[in-house]
Amino acid sequence: MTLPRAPFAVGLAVTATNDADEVPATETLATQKSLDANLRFGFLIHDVSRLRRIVVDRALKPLGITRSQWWVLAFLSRRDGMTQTALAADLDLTKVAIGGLIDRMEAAGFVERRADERDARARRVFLTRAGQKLVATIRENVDAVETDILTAVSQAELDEAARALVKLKDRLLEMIGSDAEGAGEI
Amino acid sequence: MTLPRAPFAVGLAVTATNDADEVPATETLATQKSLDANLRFGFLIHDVSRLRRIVVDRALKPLGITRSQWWVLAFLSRRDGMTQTALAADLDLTKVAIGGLIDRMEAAGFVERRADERDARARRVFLTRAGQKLVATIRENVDAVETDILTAVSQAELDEAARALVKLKDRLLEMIGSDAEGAGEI
DNA sequence: CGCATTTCGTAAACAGGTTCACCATTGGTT
DNA sequence: AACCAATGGTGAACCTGTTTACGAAATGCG
Repeated sequence: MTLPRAPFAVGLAVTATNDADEVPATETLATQKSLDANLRFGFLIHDVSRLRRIVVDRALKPLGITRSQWWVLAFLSRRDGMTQTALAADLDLTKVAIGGLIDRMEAAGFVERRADERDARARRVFLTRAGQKLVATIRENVDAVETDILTAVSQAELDEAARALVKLKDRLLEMIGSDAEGAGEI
Repeated sequence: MTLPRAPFAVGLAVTATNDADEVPATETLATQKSLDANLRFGFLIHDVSRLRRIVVDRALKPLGITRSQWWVLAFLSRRDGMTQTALAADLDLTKVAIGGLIDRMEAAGFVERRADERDARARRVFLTRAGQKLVATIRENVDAVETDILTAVSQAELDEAARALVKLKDRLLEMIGSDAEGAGEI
C-alpha cells in the first residue's frame, strides 16, 4: 500500500540506461569511458537521494505531515517566530512556496501566524502546542531512519564518500555562482 | 536572472543546521556524534542532488524543455513507440504523471501519440521530427555539463564514493522492499 | 518632509508530482 | 459464449514548487 507502483522497478532508471545509450562514437574511447562513468555516477546520486526521500516520506506519512512541512517545523523548533522570508532563505525556497506551505500548516494547526509588532509587513510564524509536540515525535522517527540507512556503510567509507561529495558540491556551487552574477552562458 | 532567489544562500540548509540543533542530551555522547555525522551526510547527498538538478535545469532551459521532458525524450530515443505505462515503469513515475507529461510534450510538438494496432487501450508515444532533432542537441549539452561537474574529483575518488553510494542504495531498496509486501505499518 | 527604492507577503498561472476513482479493453477461465 | 480479473489510460483533487506581477509598509536620501 505504501509503494503500490512497481516496487520491483525502484531505481530501474540506472539499470535501464546501463545497457543501451551507445555513445555517438564521436568521442575518443577514453572520453567515452569516463563519460559513461560520469552518467552512472549522476544516476547514483540521483537515485540515492530519491530513495532516501521515499524512505523518509514513508516514515513521516503516518504522523500526518509531509517532508516539506517537517522541514519548516524543524527550523521553527530551533528558532520560533521566524518571518516567512527568513524561512524561505533558510530552506532555500521562494517566499511564495513558503507562503503556501504555512497556509496548509496553519490550517492543520501546526503553526500560527502573528503580526510583527515593529514591522507591519512581516508575519512571524510560531509553533502551536500541537506543532511542538509533533516536532519531538517526528525527530525521533526521522533520526532512527537516518541512522538505519547508514548501517550499510562503515564510518570510514562514509567519510571518504563525504569528502568526494563536498568537492562535487563546491564545484556545483562554483558553476551556479559563476553565472549568477557573471557573464551569461558559458 | 537564472538564480534570482538568494544566490548566496544556495546550500545554506547544511550550514544552517550545522550550528544549532543541540541534541536533546537524551543520548549517549557516542550516539550523538554518529547521529550528527549521519544527518550531515544526508544533507550532503540531498544538496549535491539538488544542485545537480539546478545546473542541469539551467542547461536545458534555453533549449525550451524541462528535465522531466528530457528524460522522456531520452528514453524514447532509445526505444521509440513505448506505451505510456512502459514509460512510467522505466522512469519510475505514475501513469498519471506520464500522461500529463506527454500531454504537454505533444502540445509542444516533441512527441505524438498513436493508437496501438493490436491493443485498443494502449497509446504508443513516438518522437516527432522536432523531437528527434532536440534529442541530439540536448544530449551534447547535458553530457558536457555532467562531465564538467565531475572535473572536481579524481576517478579514484569517484569510484570510492560510488561504492559507498551503491551500498546505501541497496540498503534503501532493502528498506523499501521489506515492507512493500510485508506487514503494514511498523 | 517627500519621494524613490527596497522589502514582506500574496495572487495567479503554470509544471510536476501524488492518490483515488473510474472506464474500456483484453484475456484467461469456466 | 460469458464472465471476471488484470491492464492501459484518464479525471479530479491535492501538495509542492516556479515565475511574474502586485500592494503595502519600511527606509534611505535629498
